[in-house]
Amino acid sequence: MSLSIKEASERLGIPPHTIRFYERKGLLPFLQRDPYGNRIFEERDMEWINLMIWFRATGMTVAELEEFVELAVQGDSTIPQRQDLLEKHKRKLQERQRELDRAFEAVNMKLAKYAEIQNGKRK
Amino acid sequence: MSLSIKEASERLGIPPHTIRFYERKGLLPFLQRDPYGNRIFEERDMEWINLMIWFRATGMTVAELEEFVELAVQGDSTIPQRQDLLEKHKRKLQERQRELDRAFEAVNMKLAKYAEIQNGKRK
DNA sequence: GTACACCTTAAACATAAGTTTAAGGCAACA
DNA sequence: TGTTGCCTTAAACTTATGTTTAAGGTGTAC
Repeated sequence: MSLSIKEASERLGIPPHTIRFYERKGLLPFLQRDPYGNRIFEERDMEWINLMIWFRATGMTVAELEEFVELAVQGDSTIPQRQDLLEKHKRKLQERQRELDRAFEAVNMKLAKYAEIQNGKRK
Repeated sequence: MSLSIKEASERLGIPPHTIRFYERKGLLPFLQRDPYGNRIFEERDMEWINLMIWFRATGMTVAELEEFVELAVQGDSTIPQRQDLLEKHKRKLQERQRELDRAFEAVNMKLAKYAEIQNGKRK
């Protein structure tokens, strides 16, 4: 039960060209071709691509994902390194969270200032 | 007590070209020039640019800032619109926060899966 | 046998927010 | 007079993540 790129793209929710782009970037090293050169998508490919999409959604860059993929193709022995990568990514997410908190504070301060001006006017 | 672009850039912590870039984008509508065409930075300009930098740091795009500036040059009467802009921005920050939370969950799940594999191996 | 839908690749384009380069002007200093 | 150092503008370049376009191949349906 293998899919064409179009069917795969529909099931994954991303355009065919994005799949090709990911392949060119080295994120999809398992993709096979049929005798005409067309890509064939098996179930395990679909799961892999979904994982890539999922990681992208967490803010991992394509370059970081490529590192990850390179480790993954070497088998389970590289799981510790992959854990490291994920931990590093997690720390980056934490930093983003702190930045976001500071941004909230800044916006709220400015809003408070505006509210003050508006109150002053109403006096 | 007015500053050159270099002095201003040093005090603001951003390169001169970024200041020029912001001016071209319409973020600095008050900048005056000396007889040679050189930009002059007064204290109130410095405060204004700092506000722009501050807003950028909260994730506002330059385009959004331009909207904001256009309102600001029209005076205090546009404060309600500026409040709206900030509220809209705040909602965007909230959305980013939710995304970040989901990203954390995803990364933690993957890490848990790895831990499981490693434990299985140790048995 | 000829449209049609689908596939391929390579390359150009898009967007954001700068950064870097190129070409030239003015002023002070030795 | 010439060398710095700073200033100006315009335009090209950078990075990331795709998207769009161009040019061409293949199989199926009529």
